[in-house]
Amino acid sequence: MKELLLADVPFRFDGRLWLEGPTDRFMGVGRLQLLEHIAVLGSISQAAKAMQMSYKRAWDLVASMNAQVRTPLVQTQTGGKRGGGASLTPAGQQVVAEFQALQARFQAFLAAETARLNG
Amino acid sequence: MKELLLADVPFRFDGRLWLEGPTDRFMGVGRLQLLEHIAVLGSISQAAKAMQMSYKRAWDLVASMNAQVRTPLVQTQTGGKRGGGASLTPAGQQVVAEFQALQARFQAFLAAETARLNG
DNA sequence: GGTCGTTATATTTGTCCGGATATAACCCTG
DNA sequence: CAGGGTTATATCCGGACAAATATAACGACC
Repeated sequence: MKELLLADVPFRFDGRLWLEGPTDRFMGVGRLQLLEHIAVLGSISQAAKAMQMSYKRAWDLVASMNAQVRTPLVQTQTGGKRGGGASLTPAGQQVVAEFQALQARFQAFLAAETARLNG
Repeated sequence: MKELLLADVPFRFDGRLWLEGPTDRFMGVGRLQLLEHIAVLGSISQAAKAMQMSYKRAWDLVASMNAQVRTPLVQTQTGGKRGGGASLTPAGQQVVAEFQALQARFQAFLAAETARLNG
């Protein structure tokens, strides 16, 4: 590509990758961030607020993920201390760790391609 | 990941990558396919029909791509033989070739990650 | 037992993108 | 000079998806 074809302003590669289940999506960047926030904040509603995401959407995503695995990624508690809460199960923590690593490898791929583009 | 966490049905990786310009997207899989169809069929409307894409959308995409480069990727002719037509410029052919190669490398990356997932 | 913040869920509202539609301009061909 | 198929462009309309809203249930804690 390069100078001949494109404008002076640099073009940037970008991309997304995700894990697709049999029915709907299982894991992606948005879902990953949601899990990370839940792990830190201990609540679906707090996580949603921190991401300026509607609670409904956040809850739907959690339900979707939990429905696709044997052991849920997020366990919830209604009522009780502080009114309730949510936290990651060991399975959830493992999924987060693995997908974070995958994202890192993908970023490296993207960086390599960007270098090839500009080189 | 693997057997412990996920259902029996295999999950599969999927992803997209694209080239982002300063204002809007410059190149992606959809735009690539559109260019390929234009190259073969010699017409924007024919290409759109072959992809079951509305002519409006196809034309918008072509205009977007042409607006972001010095020399257009697609040259068009209104009126004339067969009422007009469209074809790829050398610049357009080069972009198609390069992005096809990129897509191939990306598919390889995806395959490697899928192997790691199932391995 | 009242309070509180959360999960859980349904329903309504709103917004945005794409498709459909319409029409003009173009120019080779017969 | 009329016809035909395409590019070029504006406008209207609907459906999908997200957000907002509403409400019930829950259970520890004071």
